[in-house]
Amino acid sequence: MIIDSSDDDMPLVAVASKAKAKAKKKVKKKPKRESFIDDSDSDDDMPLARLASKKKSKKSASSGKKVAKKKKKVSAGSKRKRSSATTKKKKTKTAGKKRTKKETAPTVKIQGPLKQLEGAMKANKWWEKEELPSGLKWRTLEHNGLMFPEPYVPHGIKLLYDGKPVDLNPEQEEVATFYASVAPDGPQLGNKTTANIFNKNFFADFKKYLGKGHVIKSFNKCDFSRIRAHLAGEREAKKSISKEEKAAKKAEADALKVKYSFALVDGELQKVGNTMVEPPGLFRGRGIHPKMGKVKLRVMPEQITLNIGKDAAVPPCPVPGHNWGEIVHKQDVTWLAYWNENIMGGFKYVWLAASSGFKGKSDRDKYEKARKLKKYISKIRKDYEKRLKARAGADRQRATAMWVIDRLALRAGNEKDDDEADTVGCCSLRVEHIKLQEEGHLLTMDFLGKDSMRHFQTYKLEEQYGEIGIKVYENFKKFCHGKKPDAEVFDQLTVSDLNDHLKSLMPGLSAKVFRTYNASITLEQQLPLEMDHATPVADKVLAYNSANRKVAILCNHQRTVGKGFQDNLDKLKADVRRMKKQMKELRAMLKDVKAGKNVRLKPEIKETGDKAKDRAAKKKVSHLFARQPGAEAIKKRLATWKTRTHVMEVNVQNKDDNKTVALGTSKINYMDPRITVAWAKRNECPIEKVFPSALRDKFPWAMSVPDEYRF
DNA sequence: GTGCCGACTTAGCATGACGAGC
DNA sequence: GCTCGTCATGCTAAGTCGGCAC
Repeated sequence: MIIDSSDDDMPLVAVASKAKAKAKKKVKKKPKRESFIDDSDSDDDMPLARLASKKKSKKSASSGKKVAKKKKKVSAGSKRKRSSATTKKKKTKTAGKKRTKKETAPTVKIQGPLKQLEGAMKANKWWEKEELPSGLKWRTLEHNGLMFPEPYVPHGIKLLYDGKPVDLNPEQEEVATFYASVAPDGPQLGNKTTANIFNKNFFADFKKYLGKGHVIKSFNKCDFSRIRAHLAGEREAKKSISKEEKAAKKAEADALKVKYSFALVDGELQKVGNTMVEPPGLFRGRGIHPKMGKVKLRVMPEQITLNIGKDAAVPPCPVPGHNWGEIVHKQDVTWLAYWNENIMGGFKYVWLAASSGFKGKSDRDKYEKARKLKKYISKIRKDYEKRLKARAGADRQRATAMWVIDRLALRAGNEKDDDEADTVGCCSLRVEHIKLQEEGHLLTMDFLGKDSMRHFQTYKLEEQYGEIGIKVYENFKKFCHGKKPDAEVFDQLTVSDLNDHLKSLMPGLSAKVFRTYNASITLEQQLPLEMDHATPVADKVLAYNSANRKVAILCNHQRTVGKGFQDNLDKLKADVRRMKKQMKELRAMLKDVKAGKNVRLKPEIKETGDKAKDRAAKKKVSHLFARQPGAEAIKKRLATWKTRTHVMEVNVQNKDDNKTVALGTSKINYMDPRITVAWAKRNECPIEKVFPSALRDKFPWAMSVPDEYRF
């Protein structure tokens, strides 16, 4: 057992190195053992609440203080109503008092094993270590396999067929329940075209479960409403359970998960990305996917191949009476397990998490390759600009496609099969996706890209790109001339041809590198180099988001606007208007007070019982005073209002600008994180304002970059 | 040369956690 | 302590691309 309960009080770094040392020792001395995170006698299988209490008892003295402190806080709260001034005094006194280590310790949240191990994992600075020989991804690999979803438990709620209840066996009922769990107004059933495909595919599969001669013959006579209502009831019941129950359930789930959440790679603890096999259900392909609605089958352990070190113990299969399909020791890959899925006939893998060394190294390499492209880019541009006029059609097509990928940031666009959604990228563009307008040499692209997201843009080729733009326009005209709408624009070019050529210009170059390069260079160019140090943090974040947004627009990263979005935005805008009006009144009040006049006092708001109404009424007079104020008090309030209004205005603008643009995708995948870190350091912008914790964990290798770093 | 396989990255959406405001 | 809205995370679909077999 590598990590046991005796490590509880050890600093996390020490836990990690102890784990590492033990791992090495074990691998050498006793290669075969049960499990590297053994849950047999450790705290791992103990509910977190119990674990916490165990820890608490160890620190009973300090815990006692914590409870006492909490009680004190509560009583202080009740006193506040009577005398806020006294409470304030007490507060200041406590704040001013120097706290000892012992006193502060109880306020630290007790971490469950999951968090503890995550902390230990962060101690691994892979980027400071020697790299493995090319092609070798790991030397030793240990993990505990993966979890399986719970078997189906029948609910017995009847499906109605032609108005009459029908008996279904558990397997049939499960499939019917898959259908009932699909939202009627969601992306699959909420649209007539997709609903038709979805229902047709579902029913074809459902019939296979029903078998020949079953009473259910037509989809239109099936009524899933009772099962749907049952599921809604279950959701409600889940929502209404107490906070304690919820916490206990989560703790239980976490305790179970912790065993599968970590792997030991070359003796280092690493987080696993997906710990559970995908549950069965109905395939929810995006856009108009020909296979949407088909039944995604339950995956059994026999279908799983585990990848694990030769000397590592094979983890026991968690499903009683079953066993793993195959055990392999492939050191040239980074996956821990895979299985075949039945919809597209592809593979599903278990990988390490984004914060792992595997992913981190690969990320760093990706950005380094994009940086390398910066050195080659002028040579590459010269190459394709020259070839835009090439005699050979294939050459000219390749040059035009390179221009599109470089300047318009389109994806490569591999060919797709008929059983996939009809989406395209550069090389698979069809004549029907292109519109040309002679005046101004306008090029309009209108097609569905990855995830069936619409790419709809008009490019002013002459205005934006001059002579080269005109040449590109002429080429598109030529490539589309005389072709049918469904013909390919670049009919003499494949993604392979394109990438082969790119490799001849720069080692390792492929089409996707241009997106990383352009996203990173755009971010760097759009960010203000140095900002005035007095600039409020909110403004710095706004500047960052504005640059991020330009990148997201370039890459066509979209998101759908939520249902209540516009209403919320309108409310916020109304709030800003109210604050401005109140500031105007405060200025007038200041004038009056200086002239010795009395001002309007805060009226008493009678509660109507309508919370929203009462809240609005209170907000309306929130700037007023309970007693006649002095000039200083008004000035102070004016200053507060000014700051608050500014922050609100910045927020509103930010929200409005970002409503249809997904900023996260480019942050996670395209923009070199070192640009962000260096900018944040230069401009004293707290990194957590632009990189949430998941990104800080994903890019630990980028965090120590000097502030003068340039992409 | 072509098509397919396998391994990996990139992507949006649903859901749950969290915190602000009252 | 409650409600509501936002944000972070998990999930899994959908891309890219190198390599291999034929």
